[in-house]
Amino acid sequence: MNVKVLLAGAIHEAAAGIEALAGAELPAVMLEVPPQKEFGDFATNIAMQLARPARQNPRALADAIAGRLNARAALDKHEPAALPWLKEAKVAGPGFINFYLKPDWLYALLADIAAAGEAWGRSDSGRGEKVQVEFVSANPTGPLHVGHGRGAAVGSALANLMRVAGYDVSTEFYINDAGNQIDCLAASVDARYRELLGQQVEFPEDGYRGRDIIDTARRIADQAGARYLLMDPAERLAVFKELAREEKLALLREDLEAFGVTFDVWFSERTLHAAGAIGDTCRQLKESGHMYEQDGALWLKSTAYGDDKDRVVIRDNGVPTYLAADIAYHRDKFARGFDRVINIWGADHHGYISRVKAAVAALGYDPEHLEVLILQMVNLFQHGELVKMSKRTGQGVTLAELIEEVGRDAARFFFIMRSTDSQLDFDLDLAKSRTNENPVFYIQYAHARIASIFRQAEEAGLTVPAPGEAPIEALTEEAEADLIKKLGEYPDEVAAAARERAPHHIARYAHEVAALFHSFYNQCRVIGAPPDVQAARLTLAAAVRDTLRSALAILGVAAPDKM
RNA sequence: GCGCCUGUAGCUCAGGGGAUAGAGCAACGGACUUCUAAUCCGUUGGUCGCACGUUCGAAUCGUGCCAGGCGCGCCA
Repeated sequence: MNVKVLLAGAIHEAAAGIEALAGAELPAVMLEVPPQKEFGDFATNIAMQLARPARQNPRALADAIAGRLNARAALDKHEPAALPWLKEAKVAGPGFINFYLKPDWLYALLADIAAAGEAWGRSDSGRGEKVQVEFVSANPTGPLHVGHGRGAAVGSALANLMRVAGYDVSTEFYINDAGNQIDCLAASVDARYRELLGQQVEFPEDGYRGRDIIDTARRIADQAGARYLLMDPAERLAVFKELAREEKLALLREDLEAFGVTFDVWFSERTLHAAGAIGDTCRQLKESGHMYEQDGALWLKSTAYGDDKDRVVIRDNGVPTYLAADIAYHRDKFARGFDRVINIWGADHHGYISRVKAAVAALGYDPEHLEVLILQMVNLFQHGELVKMSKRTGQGVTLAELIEEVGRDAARFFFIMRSTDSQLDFDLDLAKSRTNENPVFYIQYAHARIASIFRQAEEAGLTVPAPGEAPIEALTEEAEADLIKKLGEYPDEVAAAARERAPHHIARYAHEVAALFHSFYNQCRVIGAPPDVQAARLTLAAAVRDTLRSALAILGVAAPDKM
């Protein structure tokens, strides 16, 4: 049974029975956990919402609705209309109806949670919607930096979250392995290679000057010596392009895996060019009147769908722009049958949204089905000062360096814990600290404490009751009730966070669960309590452990048994 | 100039039409012969950037202004 659903239904029936509302359309019943405990277990604002259509003041309306519900609560529990779990409905404030439930509902709730185990929180709220989440998609021209780190952490957490909430999620990395940047990579490696072999070279103006390029060139030189100097320069560049692409891609994959991030699909931009998808897409859009030629170039008429200006897709030199490939890519995404496509981009790309949405609309797809989640910028702070450059490389701090510095769990948690709309001030000292000020360790510590309880229970030969067999009525402390209530919110929390594409809610939620657990732990002994209380608390502890594991798994943060 | 994001406690941020605006850190005072003190309990701390409007009700919605970040290529 789900008390919340039953209660919402009963409220709806009660409101529908009010004379002044006869025939009126009732809004969906909003049930929330009130901000303060004195306001009961749940509250609804329905009377305030109905005040206008009913032409009555909200408190009078609330009294009428609460009266009907209290009458049903007073019925013998065998009556069909009885609400046996309801203790009282009270009107408060400007017209809220607060519901106070009998303790039984918490016991039933804990039994549900215990029975679900680590599956607690799963729901079908996403209804199996086929969703693609594309993120990171960094150019394979160098190492990932901290900005990519936020994308990687948030993207993977969002995918995990949506899976738990019942979406059918596929994650994807778009490899920008065509066009200028990759040519530039090849030219940079080429220059470094020739340098290493003693040639006087002019380094390409827009070349990549990172150390990693020299490393790549050195590996080639170590392996092949001067052999490539004999080759035709264009041919050599082509070979270096392949070598560098493979190496950079492997490094990206390695960095991401070390960060707990994997992708279902690695999609190469090149394949779009090779398979003629770009040409096909342009032809299609020209025929449908969404593209036109002017000044020797081919343009997308994106202004027809709200963009500021039309955009070039094929330059006057015949080379497609990045947008051309992106249009073909999005056509491919939707052709693969995704109901919804989510792109996670850095704030520096937000200006690109309107043209891609326009392209999606021009292709005949609903632009609403393309969601672009913008991540604001990341600033690193150390000793209270902004860290601009990496000391080691003189460039932006790489993700690998960050992981080495603060650890994978702290890095992931810190990236995820803020709203994507907010800039992220990443405090390196805080992330590194192994003290109570660090929220990651605080949560992990709660999990480790529970694991420790179970270790000791086992040593003491205590049997942990099977779900459904624990005497959970033995739980009478307020700290226990608070914990059960909080655990009970988890499925809604997951569903809402997924719907809002807001994984930071899960970070916050996990922290709240940990806080209530630590409080409980300091107040209530588990091992050594009277047998039925001990058994019931073991059941509760297991429920907390499983919920924390689930939440941490969404975040991609480890749930250690020992710390 | 235009567009997007942000402005809430000393600091970092939640909350995004409803009740007395929350959390962590910092500051201050307490709790370890007991399952990990990486913990807990308590206290202090707010003109929700400013103004006007919409509403029974605004931190939340609208408009204007101020401040910060990011964009505004036949770059990606």
